[in-house]
Amino acid sequence: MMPVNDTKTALLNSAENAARTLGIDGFSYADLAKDVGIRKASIHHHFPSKAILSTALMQRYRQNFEAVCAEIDADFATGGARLSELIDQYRAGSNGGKRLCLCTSFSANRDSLSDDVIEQISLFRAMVIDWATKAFDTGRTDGSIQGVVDPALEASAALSLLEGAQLAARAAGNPQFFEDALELLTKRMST
Amino acid sequence: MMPVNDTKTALLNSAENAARTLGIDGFSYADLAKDVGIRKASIHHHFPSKAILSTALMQRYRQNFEAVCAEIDADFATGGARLSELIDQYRAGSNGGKRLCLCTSFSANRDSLSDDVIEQISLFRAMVIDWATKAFDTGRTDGSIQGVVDPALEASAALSLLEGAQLAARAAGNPQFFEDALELLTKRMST
DNA sequence: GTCTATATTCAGATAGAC
DNA sequence: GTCTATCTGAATATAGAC
Repeated sequence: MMPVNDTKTALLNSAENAARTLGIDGFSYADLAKDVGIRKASIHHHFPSKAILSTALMQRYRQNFEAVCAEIDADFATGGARLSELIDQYRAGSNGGKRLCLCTSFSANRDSLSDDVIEQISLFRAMVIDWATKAFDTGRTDGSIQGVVDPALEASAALSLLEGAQLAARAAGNPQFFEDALELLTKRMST
Repeated sequence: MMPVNDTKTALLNSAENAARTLGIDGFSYADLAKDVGIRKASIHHHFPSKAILSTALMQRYRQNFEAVCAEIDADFATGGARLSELIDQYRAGSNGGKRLCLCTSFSANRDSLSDDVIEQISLFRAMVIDWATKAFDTGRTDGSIQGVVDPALEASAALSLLEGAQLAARAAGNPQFFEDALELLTKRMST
């Protein structure tokens, strides 16, 4: 990753990692300040409240992920290859059982979130399910995914499976839980 | 549910519901005290620390769930019927998108948990996966579940799917997310 | 076993100087 | 934009009377 001399971006990067590792309530402005190297009062200049920070985090995360999905479409032609890339994204995001997808992490602490973040979470899931539905549909047509009957239901199931697998791996601190949960789905894909 | 005149049990019931609805950090001893009708200092007599309370919660939850699984085995003969009952358990536990399985909820806030609770979580997942593996194996033999090749991998995937589906439904406050995610799996079962 | 009272710590947030 | 200093509230936890 590029070195960051933009304080706001540095704060977002630090906060995203903390949120995905510890949860939104698992880090404080004091932690953030120490990590970025400024005083905690200064953070309020960039993000007046933690609710605003959370919304900015989720918004950036969603946009980045949308860009990743578009890039996958550009780089891979078959549905099976695309879905395999999505699984790889979640595998990498899991970081050996130490992190969660930001959407999963936020979903788990729904009570301490503003309505704005809830809305961002819904947009994220809708976006991923929509993208995956198309990938499953493509995979059914080109024969690169076995046994696809209903692409939309496959997409819903795949997203829940990915999120649940990250959660199980993180709880145990063991990436093998992710691999076990994903193996059957992975086996249905060819490139 | 029976009326409770045992303070310790009343505390466990209130805490379990709060933990599954709001997360372990989403409620305080003050909330618990108000709900049960005693002062918060009194709670420390029964559960000296929140870590101890969390461990007791997870232990009781695991034992109860183990008993439920045993009862399912006694009441239903086929693998398909047994798995369908497990899905119903998670559907009911989701409570229309308002709650999570305690294991899922705790997994999401792993950082604020003691090692004892982490251990209990592992035991819970191992127990459910073991039970579901046998159910898938039975379903493969008796023909009540379609397309079973590897019962253990099916069990791992099913648990992650169930937990992820609860999480998605809760994030949106909409039980339909659970139904969408589980529909393909459910369709594979006959009784 | 439950109470009142209090200790301690830490969170998010604000005021105002530089 | 960043700082020091401070406010306010809430959390877990303890001491000791009843």
